[in-house]
Amino acid sequence: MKTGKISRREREKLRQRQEMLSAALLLFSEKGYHNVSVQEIAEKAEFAIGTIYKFFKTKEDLYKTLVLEQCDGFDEAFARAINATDDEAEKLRNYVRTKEEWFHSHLAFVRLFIAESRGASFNIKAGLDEEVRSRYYAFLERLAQVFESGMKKNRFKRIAPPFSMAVALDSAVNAFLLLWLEAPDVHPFPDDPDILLDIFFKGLTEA
Amino acid sequence: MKTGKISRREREKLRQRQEMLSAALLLFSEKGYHNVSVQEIAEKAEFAIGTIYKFFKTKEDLYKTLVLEQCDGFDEAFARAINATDDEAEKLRNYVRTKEEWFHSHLAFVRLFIAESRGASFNIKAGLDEEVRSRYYAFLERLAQVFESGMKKNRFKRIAPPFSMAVALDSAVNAFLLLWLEAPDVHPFPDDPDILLDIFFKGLTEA
Amino acid sequence: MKTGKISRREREKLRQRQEMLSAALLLFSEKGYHNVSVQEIAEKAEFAIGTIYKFFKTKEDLYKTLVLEQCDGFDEAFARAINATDDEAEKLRNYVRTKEEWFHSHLAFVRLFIAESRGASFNIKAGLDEEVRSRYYAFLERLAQVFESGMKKNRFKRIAPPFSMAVALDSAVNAFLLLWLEAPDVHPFPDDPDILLDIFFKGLTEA
Amino acid sequence: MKTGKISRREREKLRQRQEMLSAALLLFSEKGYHNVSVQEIAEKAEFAIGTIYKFFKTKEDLYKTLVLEQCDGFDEAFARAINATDDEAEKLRNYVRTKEEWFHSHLAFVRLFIAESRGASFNIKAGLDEEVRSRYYAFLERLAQVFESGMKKNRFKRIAPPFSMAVALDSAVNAFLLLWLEAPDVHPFPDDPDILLDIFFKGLTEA
DNA sequence: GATGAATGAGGTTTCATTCAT
DNA sequence: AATGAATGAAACCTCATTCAT
Repeated sequence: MKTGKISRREREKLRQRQEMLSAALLLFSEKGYHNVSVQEIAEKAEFAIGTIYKFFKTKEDLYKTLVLEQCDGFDEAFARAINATDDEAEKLRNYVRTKEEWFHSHLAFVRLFIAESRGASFNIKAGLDEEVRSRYYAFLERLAQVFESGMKKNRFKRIAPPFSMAVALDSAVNAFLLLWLEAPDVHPFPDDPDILLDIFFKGLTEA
Repeated sequence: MKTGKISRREREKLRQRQEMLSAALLLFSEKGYHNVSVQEIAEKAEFAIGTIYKFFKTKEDLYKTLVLEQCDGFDEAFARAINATDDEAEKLRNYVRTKEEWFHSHLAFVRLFIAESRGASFNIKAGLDEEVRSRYYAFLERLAQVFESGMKKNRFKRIAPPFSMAVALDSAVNAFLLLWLEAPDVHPFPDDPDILLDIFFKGLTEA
Repeated sequence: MKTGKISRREREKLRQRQEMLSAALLLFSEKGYHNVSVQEIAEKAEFAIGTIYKFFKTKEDLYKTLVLEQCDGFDEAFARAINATDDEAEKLRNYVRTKEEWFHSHLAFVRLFIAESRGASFNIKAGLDEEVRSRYYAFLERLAQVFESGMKKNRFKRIAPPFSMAVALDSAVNAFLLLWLEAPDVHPFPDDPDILLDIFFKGLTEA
Repeated sequence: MKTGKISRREREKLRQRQEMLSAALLLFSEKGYHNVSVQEIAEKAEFAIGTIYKFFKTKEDLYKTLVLEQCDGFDEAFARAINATDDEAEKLRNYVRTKEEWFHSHLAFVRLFIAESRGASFNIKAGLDEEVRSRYYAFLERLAQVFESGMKKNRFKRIAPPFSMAVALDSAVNAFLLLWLEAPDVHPFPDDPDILLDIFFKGLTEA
């Protein structure tokens, strides 16, 4: 059957593509974009250089594809986490748990993502920066809406604008995950998301 | 007088060194480490390439020196902010103000610092990473001590370990400063540090 | 019938071959040998690369075949022009007319031919050069014989060796055709071949 | 003296530049632009690749510089030839002699020039083409003025427009020189320019 | 027989570093 | 002491050709 054949070929293509992206991800996350040569990626992925260039127009294109595909994955996971419940506090707990799980299972990418979303982006030329940044803002907005919704229902106090709360929470979660990433033993990530959320839920001073 | 002559020479040397570092900082912050050539730095600093190499062993050495010197500057400013008062809440306010001022007056460096302290450090080879990271931990520890001290005096509630509070606060401050950096009009940094600190001082849920 | 089948197949083959050569001619004449990839030719001719290589051993082989086939075409047209009459002056007029017509109808090839016959042949590796060059000499000899014959019959003065006359005439005709090719409006090719031939027929100085 | 030093250095630079251009000219004329690598040029000129690129921005830049410098040389020689006398016939003789001498002493370049001025220019990207072509037209115009002037003084018959005469003469001279270039023994270039000019001076048919 | 995915040598160009002046 | 010309390794990318399907 013809469709079968085509499908097999296309599956094979996809597999190859994934192998290239995986090899690249590992290398990029270990050494950084500029310290990895396409030659190296080709060797790790066990393809010839030319084959890499059949799949990706330039080294930059390969990199961008890599980053954006991983972003897609995170966005999906986040959406599932947020939509799994109607309770805002629970949404936030899900978000913390999801982010943690995602970090654990995408360690290699996390370093790249942090670099990208955090201003190290001048490493790569403009295009990606813009795209990743705008995706990150979109993510923050969605997180802010959880706060907004909770405030509207008077489940949360309106101690700061929802967007600010989202920024503060996400940056803190990132920071804790990075600490854990760097020294899992010294800085274990709390099993119970509330331990982290309490920093925001419970006031430091106000009785 | 001999010492005078030597001293003048050394002062002159220091001035040259600073000019090289300044030129490098501007270029690195604009284009990133890998997109700046030593040639370019030499031209901007108005020295010959060879002269640059008299002061710094390699391009990397120049970069590391640059980063660590700026870190020194920040550490000093932070120490002054913390020591200016005995009141822990006021110490935190001073810290926020100082960090903001420092961001504003060291914009060029901030991008590099963020990149370095946030995991983008793989851009440069190992050494610096380690050093900057350990300085950052030292800084976090000092910030944590402010929380610790406040908790001991019962001025702060013990909602989370002091170190965690420091991590959460600093990452949030960084995040807000970055937002401001990227879009000053959309995300102005609050004049009053309390507006930001309230996120931590006042609880979101607990009455 | 077997021969029929084979013949049909062979006709089909020839057609495919022509399509490849046509596509290649267009591309080569537009962009030059080195700026056209076999991939491109295959796409334009709507064949797979492998099929191209079934017909031609290398890219160079394809190119040479292309050039020599077009040369054949010109040689035939030239022979017809020369043999159409016994009058030497008329033979020359026919040659001019034929060359003009051939230029017009083989524009794409003309640029290649000019390049080849004029010393640009180092663009391609040795072999072709030799072949085209010797064909060109053969052509010049045939043209020279027209002069020779005309001189023998005292229809032409013997102002220069017949071969020299042939060289001068053909190079001038080429030059005018090139001028026309580059700027048809500024340098129209004369409708009447005598206008051009007069340069050779009528002396510039001798009363 | 300072100027002396600078002058020496600059002389040295010029010498190096000339060596690069000479090496490139030889290689290009032997193998064609596309069959010569910058590596090869560097080796022949006995410089490192990087040094070549200090003098010329790209391979193409090197090529264009090479061609245009040689054109300058020819233009000067031609101007001298034309201005050396007031007699139009003598001007033409001088032109033929000069062109011959120039061919002999610039053999390597001649092949490139012919290629460039004759339509093989698609080998190199647009820019040079245009420039060389327009210089060639300028040259033809100057040659045409010799005919024009001779016709005005009734030293020449007006058998064709001056520009056409210039085109015919120059292309014929080129053709003869090329013949000589390809096979000096079979096609010696006439010592006396009149032998060639007679083709144009004396009519083939008109008594 | 036809296909086109895969190959990898080889092209151009950059740039950190050295060292003779 | 200061210079900056010279170096050449190594980067990215293309494309003629092969060969398994």
